[in-house]
Amino acid sequence: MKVHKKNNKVASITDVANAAKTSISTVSRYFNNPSMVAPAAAHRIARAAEELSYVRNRAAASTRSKRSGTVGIVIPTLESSIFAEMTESFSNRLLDHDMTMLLTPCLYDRDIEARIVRSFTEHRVDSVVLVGGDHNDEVMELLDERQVPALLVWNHIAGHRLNSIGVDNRRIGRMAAQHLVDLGHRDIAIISGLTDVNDRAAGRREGASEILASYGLMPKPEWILQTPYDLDSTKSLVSNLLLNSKPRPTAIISGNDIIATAAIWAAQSHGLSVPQDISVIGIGDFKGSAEMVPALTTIRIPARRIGRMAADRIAELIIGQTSGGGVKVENQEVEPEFKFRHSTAPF
Amino acid sequence: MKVHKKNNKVASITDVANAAKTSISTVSRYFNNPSMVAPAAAHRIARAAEELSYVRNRAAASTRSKRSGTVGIVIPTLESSIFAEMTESFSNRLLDHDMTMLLTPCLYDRDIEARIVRSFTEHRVDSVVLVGGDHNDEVMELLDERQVPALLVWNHIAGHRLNSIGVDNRRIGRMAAQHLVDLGHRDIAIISGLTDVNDRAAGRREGASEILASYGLMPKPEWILQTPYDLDSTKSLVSNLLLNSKPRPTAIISGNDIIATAAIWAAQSHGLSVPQDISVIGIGDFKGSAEMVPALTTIRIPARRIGRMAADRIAELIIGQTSGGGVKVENQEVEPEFKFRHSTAPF
DNA sequence: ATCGATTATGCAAACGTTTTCATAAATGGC
DNA sequence: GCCATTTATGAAAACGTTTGCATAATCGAT
Repeated sequence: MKVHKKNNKVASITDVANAAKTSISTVSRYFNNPSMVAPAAAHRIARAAEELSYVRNRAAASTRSKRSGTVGIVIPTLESSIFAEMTESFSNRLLDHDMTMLLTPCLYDRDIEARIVRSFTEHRVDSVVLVGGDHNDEVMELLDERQVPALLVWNHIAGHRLNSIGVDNRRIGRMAAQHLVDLGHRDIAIISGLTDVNDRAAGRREGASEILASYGLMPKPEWILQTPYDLDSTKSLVSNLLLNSKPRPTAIISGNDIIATAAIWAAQSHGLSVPQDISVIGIGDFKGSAEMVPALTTIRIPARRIGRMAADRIAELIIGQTSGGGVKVENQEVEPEFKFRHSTAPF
Repeated sequence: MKVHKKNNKVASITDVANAAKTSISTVSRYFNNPSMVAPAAAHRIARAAEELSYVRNRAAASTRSKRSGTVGIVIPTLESSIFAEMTESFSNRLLDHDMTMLLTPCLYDRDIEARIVRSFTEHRVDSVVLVGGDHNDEVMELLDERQVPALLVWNHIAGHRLNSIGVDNRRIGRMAAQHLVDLGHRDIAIISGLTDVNDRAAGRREGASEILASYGLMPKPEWILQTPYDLDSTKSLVSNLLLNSKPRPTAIISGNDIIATAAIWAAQSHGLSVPQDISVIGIGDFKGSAEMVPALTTIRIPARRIGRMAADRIAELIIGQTSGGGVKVENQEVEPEFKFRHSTAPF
C-alpha cells in the first residue's frame, strides 16, 4: 500500500496522519508525548513518518505551544578561548535538553547586544543568556515585558534581579594580588582589560588594587594600564612598560590569561626570563596556559562548568515558566581555583 | 486615544492593526516591504507598534513564508581559535543580511553532526553550513530531500555537488614541506591531525608526503604521527619523539598551529631552542601565532575571509532558491598565504 | 471631466502545528 | 456480564503570520 503525499512538497503532519490512517492529533502526540499513544498506532505512525521522511516543524509548533526549543546567547567574542569553552559546553548540555542554541557575538558593544536580543525575541527564543551584568536598558525592558527567562553568566552578581551564575571578580583580583605580595613583590603593575566596557575587568582591577593599597603597595598611575584583550596590542603595551620604566616592576597582575601571555612574550622578546626577571600572573586558565613555557600561574575560572550549569538552569527556568510555577531568582557563585605554576616566583 | 491589546498577552500583528486602524495585511507589508505602504498608514503603524511594544514573530511568519531567517552551522569545535574566528566573522556578516545563526559544535563526530543537522531542519533553517567534505549519508540525503541550500566551508572541493568555499589542503601540505626542503632539511617529521575523522588533516599530510617523497626524503614510519588537536597530548607526543629518536628530526611539519605550538613548547621544555636546534612549521596562522616567541612560520588560512564569503554566499543561495531561479553550484578556492617567521631556519 | 493605469488596501485562505473537549474503546472489580 | 473507570482517539479551534486576489483610491494624460 503506497500512500502519496501532496506532490513534491515536503511531508507535513497531515500527510503522516493520512498514511498512518489516524488523525493529526495522534501523530502530534506520538512525537511530543509518546506514552499517550497505543503501540499499534505508534507503530503505524513511525512507519509512515519514516516512509515520507517526515521532519517535524518546530517553528510551526511554536506558534501554538509557545515553546520554540531554542535559546539565544550573546557573548562578547568567540575569540577568547574561555568564552568558546563556556559556549561549547553550554551547547553540548543544551542538546541533552533537546534545545538548540542561537549564538551571536556582540564584540563588547552593548548596542549591538541590544539589537541581537531584539532579534532573538523575534525568533521567540525560550530563554536568553547574557555575559556579565552590564546591559542596555532596552535589553532589560524587552526581557521584562515579554517575560523571557534570562540568565546572566560569568559574573556572580549578588542580589541581581536576573538569575546569575559566575565568579566574583573582585575576589579573583584580590587572590591574584595577594599571591604576588606573598611572594615578596613590592613593585607590581596592573594591566587590566577595558574597564568601561567590561564589568569583569573592572571588578578584577578593583580587587587587586584593594589588596595592594592595603599593603601600601598601590602602583603609580603609569603602572595601572588598560588594554583590549588582544595579544598584539598588549604585547607592545607591555614592551613599552618594560623598556621605559626604571626600576622595572618585578611582577605583573594581568586582567586575564591573554594579557598574561602577551606580557610573557613581550618580556621574552626583550631577553628577560619569566619568572627569574619578572613574575606574571593571569586570570582565567585558558587553553594552553598550563602547557606554555613557562606554565602560567593563574586563577582558574571553570568555564566548562559554568556552561553546563547555565544549560541546566535554563532548562529549569523554562519548565518553571511553562508550568506557571515561576522559579525563584538565584545568584549562584562558582569558585575560582588558584593554579600556582611557573610564571611567578619569590622576589 | 488609548487602544487596549487583549489583556496581558504579548501584542500580535492583529493588535497593531487594530490600534493603527488598518488591516493586518498592511501591517505585515509595513514590516516586510515598507515601500508598499502609504506614508500616513506607515506612520500610524509605527506608532501603534511602538506603543504596544510589538515584536514580530518570525517563527509564525515562517510557516507561511517558508523563510525563517536562520541558518544553521555545525563546526567541529569552538576551541580551535581558527574556527572561532571563522564563525565570528560569519555571524557578523550574517547580521547584515538580517539572519541569525544557529550554531552547534559536533566535536569531530559525524553522527553527532547528523543529529544536529536533523535538528536544524526541524527548526526550518533556511540554509546549512558544514565544515569539510566528509559527512554522513543521512546528512546528504536530508539536505537533498528537503532542498536545503548547503555550503561546505574550509575545504576547496573541486567538483563537489554541494557549494564549497575553502582552501586546497594538499596544496598547503606541499607548501609546508617544500619550505623545509628548501631550507636544507632532510630529516623531517610529520605530525598531523587525526586523518580518519578529518579530511583536512588527511589532505595536508598527503600533500606533505608527496613533496618529501619526490625528494626521496620520505620520513620513516615512526616520524609520521597523528594526534588530536590538543596542546596537552601533542606536547607529550612530541616530547617522546624528541627524546627517543636519534638522530632527532631537524624539522617538523605540523598539521596545524596548535600542533606546531605544542611542538615548540615540547622542544623548549627539554632545553632545545627553536629554530636553532629544530625548525617547526604550522598551518593556519591562528591567533597568537605571530606574537609567540619565536613567532611561528606557518601557512595562513584566511578564516575571517572564509566566514564573510560564506555568509554572502548563503544569502545568494537563499534568494536564488526563493526566486525559484536556482543558483549554480560553485566551488571556490581561497588562497593560503605563506608566513615566513622565526620558527624555521636553514639547516 | 474621462479613462486607463497605477498604487494602496482589505479579505480570506493558507501554513503546520498543539491543545481542549467530547466521545469511543478497553479494562477491571464485583 | 455490568457499571465505573481509565485510556486512546478525533474534530475543530487556535496560534501569528504571509500572500493571492479583488477592489477602492489616486493619479496623469488627454
